[in-house]
Amino acid sequence: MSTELSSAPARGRPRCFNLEEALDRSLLLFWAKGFQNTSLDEIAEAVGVKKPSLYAAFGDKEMLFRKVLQRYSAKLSEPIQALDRYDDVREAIDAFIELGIAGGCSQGHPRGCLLASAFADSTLLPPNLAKEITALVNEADQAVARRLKKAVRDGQLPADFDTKGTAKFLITLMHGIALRVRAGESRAALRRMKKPALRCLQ
Amino acid sequence: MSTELSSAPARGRPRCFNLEEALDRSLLLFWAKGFQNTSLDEIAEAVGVKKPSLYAAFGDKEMLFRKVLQRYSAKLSEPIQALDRYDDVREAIDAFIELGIAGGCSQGHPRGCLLASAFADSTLLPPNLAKEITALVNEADQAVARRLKKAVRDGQLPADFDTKGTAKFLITLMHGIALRVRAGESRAALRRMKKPALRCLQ
DNA sequence: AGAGTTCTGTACTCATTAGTAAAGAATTAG
DNA sequence: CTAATTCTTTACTAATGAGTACAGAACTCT
Repeated sequence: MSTELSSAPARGRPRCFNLEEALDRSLLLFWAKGFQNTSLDEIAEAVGVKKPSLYAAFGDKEMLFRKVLQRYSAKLSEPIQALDRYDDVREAIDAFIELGIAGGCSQGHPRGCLLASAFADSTLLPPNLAKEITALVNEADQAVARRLKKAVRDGQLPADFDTKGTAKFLITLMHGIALRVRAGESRAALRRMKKPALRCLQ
Repeated sequence: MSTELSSAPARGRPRCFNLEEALDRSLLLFWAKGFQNTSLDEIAEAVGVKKPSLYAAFGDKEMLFRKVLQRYSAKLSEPIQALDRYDDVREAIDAFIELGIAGGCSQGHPRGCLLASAFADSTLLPPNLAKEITALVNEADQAVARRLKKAVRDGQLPADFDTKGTAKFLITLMHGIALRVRAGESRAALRRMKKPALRCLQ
């Protein structure tokens, strides 16, 4: 609808900035400071344009954040993708947690998880944003639940295993971990939680 | 230093509001909307005085929030106190989690946990506030660790049990739970996480 | 070249909010 | 009663931030 793909010849004055790049810079700011504490003035400066250009390109602040959230989902999917990279469910969940910790701690972007932070104050955000955030969290729950169900089918977990409850447990734990990552806790300290966490698979 | 205890005869015009009550009302607002999103105008209105009275009584917004945090610690200590109410460590941790969930969901105050929410955006708060919040989180870690150490001494957990790591794991999980509570998840849904969580004790 | 289109920057509006100055009200000490 | 003290209110300041009106710039099409 608005991505650079538009192979249309482009009438009128061409946009002087790249939409994807603008989203990336917005992402870094929203990630670092959250929705409320990031101003469009800041974003405009980071992108190198004036506010009206942003409004023209993205609508309002809420819509911009939405697009940023979508964009973030891609990065976020790394731990989720790892779930399917291992036949053994214990290895899979181990990798899931490990990548979650590592991703939140790595250089080149703010610490923590944009989604977890957004979820933390979703009650303070515009309702539609809150709904979208909740939906993303539910998706994460379900992705983990699917992997656990597969493990039940594979006989790696007992038939009466509570896959939904355990999936929710794991995502919830990751949210808590994301807060600690953001607060500056060391990767080593965070890794110590893996062993107790993994016992949820018996 | 400033509580109502001051049995001094009281010179000058008497304060027309109760400090403790003002802190309680501030607590409810900060709890519901966080530090940044609660304005002193709102608080003043809720307390029934004008802003300068608050400034005179509490200093600035940061100091007020600090006192509110201290006050909140009292309520928060309920799950912590439950830790020592049971001889069996599994019962104790079960009660700890249960009270954490129930406390965050109960009526008469905002959902979730003020401390967990504050911790979530501690990086956005004034540094001294962030330190205080981190300190409170560490205290919680340690309280749980102490209980687990006792369980090791009692022979309820193996000698090589990672009490610190598991304590951190439990508090981290509770933070995640607090976010879900705040977001409106049902008590029943949250309880389903208890079983997987309790497996951390083998 | 001229018309139509689309983007860009300047320069606002309007609302919110942390914090304060200063004058007045209520109380006690002498 | 008077002075000293402490609180309360009115009425600001100064900063910030979301969103917009409008005029001008850059481009395409004919």
